[in-house]
Amino acid sequence: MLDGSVFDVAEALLGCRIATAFGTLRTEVVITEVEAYAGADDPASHSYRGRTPRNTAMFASPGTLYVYRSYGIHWCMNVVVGEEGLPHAVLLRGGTPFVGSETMVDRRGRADHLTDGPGKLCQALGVTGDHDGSSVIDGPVRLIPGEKQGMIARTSRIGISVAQDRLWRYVLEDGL
DNA sequence: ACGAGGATGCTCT
DNA sequence: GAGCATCCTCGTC
Repeated sequence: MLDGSVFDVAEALLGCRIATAFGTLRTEVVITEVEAYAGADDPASHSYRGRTPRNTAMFASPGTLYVYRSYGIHWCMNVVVGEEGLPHAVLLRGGTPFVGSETMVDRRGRADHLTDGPGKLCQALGVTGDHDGSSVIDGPVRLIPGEKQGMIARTSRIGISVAQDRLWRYVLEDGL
């Protein structure tokens, strides 16, 4: 599933879940918002100019987690996609709390806006740079396949200043 | 609901 | 030394 094109995989990840379990604290989120980053073909990608110390995990096998620090403060996570050595990845931007929302409230320090942004998502799930390079198949941060329900909207990606014409953000419109 | 502005520190030029 | 794949708070409407 993770070895397809980054665009197909981005769409397929909607409705799947991300789960963590640290000690007795278990949290799980249904993925509802993602962005595709297409490596050397994508000026907005961290791997556009090739390999660096930071983006090394992007060059590993599909299913590897790429976690980076954003604006000096937050962590953001991607799932590496496509054949090994091709630095394509899907940024997980948001979701819906599914398991352990009390733990998420605790980690976030507030009761609202738990997982509606890439930095918030990582904070709520307890994902940090320690998890960079781990596997979402058998590592501490797991991807659980799921079926999406609802319509998919496509928009340009958030927070970037280049390649705005590419509609590589995918959002699951929830009819709730 | 929405927008402006500041915090913050790593990464690469 | 500039530029961020962001978030929060505090203004307005």
